Amino acid sequence: MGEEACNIELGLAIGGNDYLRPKQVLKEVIQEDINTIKSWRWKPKIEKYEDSDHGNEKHGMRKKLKLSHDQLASLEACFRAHNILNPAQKQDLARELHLKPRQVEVWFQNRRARTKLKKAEMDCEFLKRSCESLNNENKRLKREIQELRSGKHRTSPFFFPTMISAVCPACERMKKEPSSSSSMAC
DNA sequence: CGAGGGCCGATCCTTACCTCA
DNA sequence: GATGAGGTAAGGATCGGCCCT
Repeated sequence: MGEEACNIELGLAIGGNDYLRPKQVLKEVIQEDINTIKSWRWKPKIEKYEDSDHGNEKHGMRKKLKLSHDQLASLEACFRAHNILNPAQKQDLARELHLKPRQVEVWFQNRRARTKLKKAEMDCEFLKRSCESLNNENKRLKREIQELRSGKHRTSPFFFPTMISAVCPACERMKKEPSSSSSMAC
């Protein structure tokens, strides 16, 4: 990691307000003399730990990579083409993006998982709306039945007694054959 | 049948951003 | 208005289990 990245992490050389000074870094340096702080160079935590693909880093600081815009664009494009990579594709993509194959693999795993989650959320939302709409329709039809039964619409040109007898009094559903056994529940 | 590798779901953890006092 | 604490979302990384070869 270069000096620029270090400065960005510290919040020292900021062009805009894209980055904030991390609290933990601030805590570490708060006791320092201001001159020391100015000359201090942030040592990336990543470099303090063994570079391992699968190592358990629970007892150390877990490194977190921030993928660049270009890397993300390539990964996205590749994901759209095929959301599961074969080993050769993984190797090629990793080499092209200067990432480890494991990182590419993890990115695809997370991408698949989060795509699936997103889809599930959208499906859920759609079903909720459908359910809500059906409930409203159900209420409306029940009201209509009630009104028809109470005779409110006897003067209406849309009133047909056979329609009432076609509705089961028990479950309030339309009977399959309204003409036969009209007084019985289905 | 056991080993190895890949995928998935759950979870951890860092980072960036937002809100509020 | 500036600042710091706390909350939250996003997303990279890890773990354990399952399945397949």
